[in-house]
Amino acid sequence: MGRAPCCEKVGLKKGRWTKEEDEILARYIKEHGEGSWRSLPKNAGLLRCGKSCRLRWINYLRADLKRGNISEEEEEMIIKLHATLGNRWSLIAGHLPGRTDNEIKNYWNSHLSRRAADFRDGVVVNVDLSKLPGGGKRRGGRVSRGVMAAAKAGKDKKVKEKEKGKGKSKVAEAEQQQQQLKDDDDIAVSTPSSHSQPCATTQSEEQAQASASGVTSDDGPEEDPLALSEEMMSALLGPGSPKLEVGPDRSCMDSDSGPSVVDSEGGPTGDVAQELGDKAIMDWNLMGLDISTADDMWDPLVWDYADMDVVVPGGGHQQQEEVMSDLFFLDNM
DNA sequence: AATCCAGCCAACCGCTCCACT
DNA sequence: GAGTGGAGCGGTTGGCTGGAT
Repeated sequence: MGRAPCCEKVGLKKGRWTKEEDEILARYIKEHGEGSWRSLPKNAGLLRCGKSCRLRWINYLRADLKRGNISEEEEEMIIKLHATLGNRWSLIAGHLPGRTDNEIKNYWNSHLSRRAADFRDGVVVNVDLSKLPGGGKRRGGRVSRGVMAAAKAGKDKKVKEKEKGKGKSKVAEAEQQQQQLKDDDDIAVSTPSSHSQPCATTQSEEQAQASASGVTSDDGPEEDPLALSEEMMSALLGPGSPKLEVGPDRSCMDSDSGPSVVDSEGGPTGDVAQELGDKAIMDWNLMGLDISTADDMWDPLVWDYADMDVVVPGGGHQQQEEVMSDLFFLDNM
């Protein structure tokens, strides 16, 4: 059974907003507040879809929006956040005050993805989360209102405490489930394809989205992906956080133009993980992260390569069991 | 001056999730 | 528990703009 369209399209205006429409919308929201987008156009006297009104307000009319070019600091932040979160633009935007997901998405697509494509010293390590329960299905959607509200209200710490209190995160649990289900070849280690897919985007984006779906699974108390991200972000972006670096032997060349960590069969297999384990030491020190003291926090990010050593700060190696995130090693971005 | 082309960005669209009944 | 509406997310599109030819 198909759903009715979000609004009656007939007679509604599309395309660019006029100054008058902006004024009407801004005035209405100023008087009545945000929300009830579906009924807003009618109440405000706008011949627009509610979704269109919402988008216009969020991306353009909101008072707290930052205008102007993305600064270098913001750009670096976007790069790092994208390396961790993938194409979860709303989450990324949540860490960049005054910037919208749409703006960041556009900026990435127009500026950074191309730079990333030119990048030749990185390597992408992907995990095929599409094979997870529910993996690969998620497109769009949202995190729970409670989560977002908590995040917006700066309640991340509380949520995190809650997480700690109950031990292993739901994400990790989902991954564990997934771990049971998946086969060896679920692990994909890839260089960027020779197509338009740049290093820093890659198929992992889909996977990142799939991973996002795990974050909001519906049993038990909710995890807060944003709160979790805050922890990651503070480690990634906090004072003294180093630039992500790349191992000496890594390559990010197109499959037809240079070395690749994809195996000769052309497909990611368990052998690839073995190969990676042999060739690559993923040095977490490079990210300035103290995994050994933050296992709880890093559950969603730990590795899935049985053969891969993760260098633990302070020396030694740690074998990780799960992978949640694709990793993108950046150099000289 | 005219045309072409690539890049940028605002807006649209389809999908998904959550809350409510 | 199922159905439905509201809302939010990410991917994609299309028009505008500026530079190149």
